[in-house]
Amino acid sequence: MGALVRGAFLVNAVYAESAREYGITSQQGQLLCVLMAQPRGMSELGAMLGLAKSSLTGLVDRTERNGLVQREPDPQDMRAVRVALTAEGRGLVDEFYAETCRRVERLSSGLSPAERDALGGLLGRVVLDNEVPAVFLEPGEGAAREH
Amino acid sequence: MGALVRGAFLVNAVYAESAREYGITSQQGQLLCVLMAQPRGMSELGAMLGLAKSSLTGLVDRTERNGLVQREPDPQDMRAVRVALTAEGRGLVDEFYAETCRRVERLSSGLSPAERDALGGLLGRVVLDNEVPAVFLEPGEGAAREH
DNA sequence: CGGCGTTAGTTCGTCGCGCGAACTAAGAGG
DNA sequence: CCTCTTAGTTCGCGCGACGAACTAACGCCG
Repeated sequence: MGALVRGAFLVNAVYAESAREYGITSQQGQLLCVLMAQPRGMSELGAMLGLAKSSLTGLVDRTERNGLVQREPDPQDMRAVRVALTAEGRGLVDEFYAETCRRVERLSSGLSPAERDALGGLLGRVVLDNEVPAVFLEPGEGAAREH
Repeated sequence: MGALVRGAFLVNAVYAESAREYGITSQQGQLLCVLMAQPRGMSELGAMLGLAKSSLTGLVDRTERNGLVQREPDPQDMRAVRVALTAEGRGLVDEFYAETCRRVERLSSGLSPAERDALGGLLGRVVLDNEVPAVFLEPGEGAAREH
């Protein structure tokens, strides 16, 4: 039990520190990671990140102010907005994502490849079993299954 | 990799939700958990939780306002303070801790006992391997944290 | 003893984050 | 049309984290 909780805090600390070094907060990091695949509407982002829409406005505001994302009008719906990475945001998130993966991977460097596979498999099942409520995608999303 | 990060977010979400239901924030929950074993000084808490001392003042202020901890003068050192659980705080943290463990345990209910042991063992080793910097205790004991 | 650097905590101002409630504006549907 | 719903924003609140500046007690060295 303790190991699960402690592991969570450990990974979180690594994630947060990595973000800090790239000049963003971990929330902004998550936003950028979600946008890696494609632009999204505000409501959609709120659902994916588990945030109220009013929280989203502020998060996107700050990230936009940093030049990493931009709001684009949705041609299909005049009141909707598509949030997309800027060129700068794309460059940053690519690096941030890779670097964070590297660091998390490094956490398990004390394990043999077989052990690492076992850990990934078990954890993957735990995540899948509990993904019932809100799917909250992290760095990858698509990179979920295997590598 | 993804599994590690997603697992971390999952456990975190469970922890935060449990805290919320007990009327505290997850930071206050961590503070209370650290104080379960014994009272601590402010600086000591700062080191354990990885917070600047000015952050600690506020956190203890708010938790004290909620009646869960209290500042006691340190008989040995007139400028120091010992932060201790109140009776109310003790009751709450005992329940919060048990309930949170229960919930985290429930996350792995899809695993066989043997698999759960394996997961715990692997994760335990990962945590131990990375406990280099500051130990910051969670519900139970220690976890790691950077810088 | 007296002076002085160290350590423990607090205060202050700033920023990020998350929320609900109230609001505007644009689709959708009878 | 007129209404209902949906998409987002605004506003005000409180929590959380930080660094810089400050106060007060400690301790040491001469």
